[in-house]
Amino acid sequence: MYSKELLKGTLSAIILNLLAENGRMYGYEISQRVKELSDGKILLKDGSLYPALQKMTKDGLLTYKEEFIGKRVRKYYLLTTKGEEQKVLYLAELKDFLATLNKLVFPQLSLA
Amino acid sequence: MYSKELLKGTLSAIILNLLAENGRMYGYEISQRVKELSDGKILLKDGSLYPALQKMTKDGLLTYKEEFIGKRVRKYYLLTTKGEEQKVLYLAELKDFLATLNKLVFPQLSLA
DNA sequence: AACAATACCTTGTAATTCTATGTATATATT
DNA sequence: AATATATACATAGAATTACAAGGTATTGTT
Repeated sequence: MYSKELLKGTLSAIILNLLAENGRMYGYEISQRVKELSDGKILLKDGSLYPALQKMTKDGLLTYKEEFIGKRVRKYYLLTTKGEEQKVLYLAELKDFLATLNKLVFPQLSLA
Repeated sequence: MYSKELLKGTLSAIILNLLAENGRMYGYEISQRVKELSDGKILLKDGSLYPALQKMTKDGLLTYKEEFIGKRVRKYYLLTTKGEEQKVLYLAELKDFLATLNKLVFPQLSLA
């Protein structure tokens, strides 16, 4: 597990990207997928994830549809048009930032 | 300029790395160097930098020596032994995190 | 029946960077 | 000489955001 501060600013980009790739996902599914894709190194807590999904919904980046699985309600989240646009912007910014950071901190690894 | 949250968790790694490479630096010099190395994309505000340097000093990672340049006092910061150890740990964690994040968000760019 | 896993939620906390503001000296420009 | 810009430090409070802790309820496993 990484220092939790490292994740800041990247969580929404991760969510946007997962939803863009998978069409629609529910919260628990997102947390499991992140855990799986990161080999257990990024463990999204539900205390982080659900408020983030709600905020992104409030900001117009996501919508959701509730479906009943037996008696249980699942919220499937998907990107809005605005969310798709933001995804492109966020990922571009993140990519640029990661490149800059690599250059700054690991100059010997960053090939021009 | 990047969304300010992105820098979180990386600032101390940047400072530790710069001091490790340059021996000793003063605050203003650090901010200018970061600006220069990042092509103006990371602009450390002094409201961020000086408190960070103070905290890292309090945590035993840095020490400083004051020198007078004319009438002006400069604080030259340098790594302590503990700071050198932390630098290795922080950079390893950061490198691992960046690799994980790349895999998660830019899978098509991350070659196994 | 008991437990773990699934699936959602809320409140308050902690950590960290930033904004705004302040002080003062040194250098460059007009 | 006066003014503006750059240098160099600092602090207080705001904003953001992931987390911890706690809660509810259903489903699957032993």
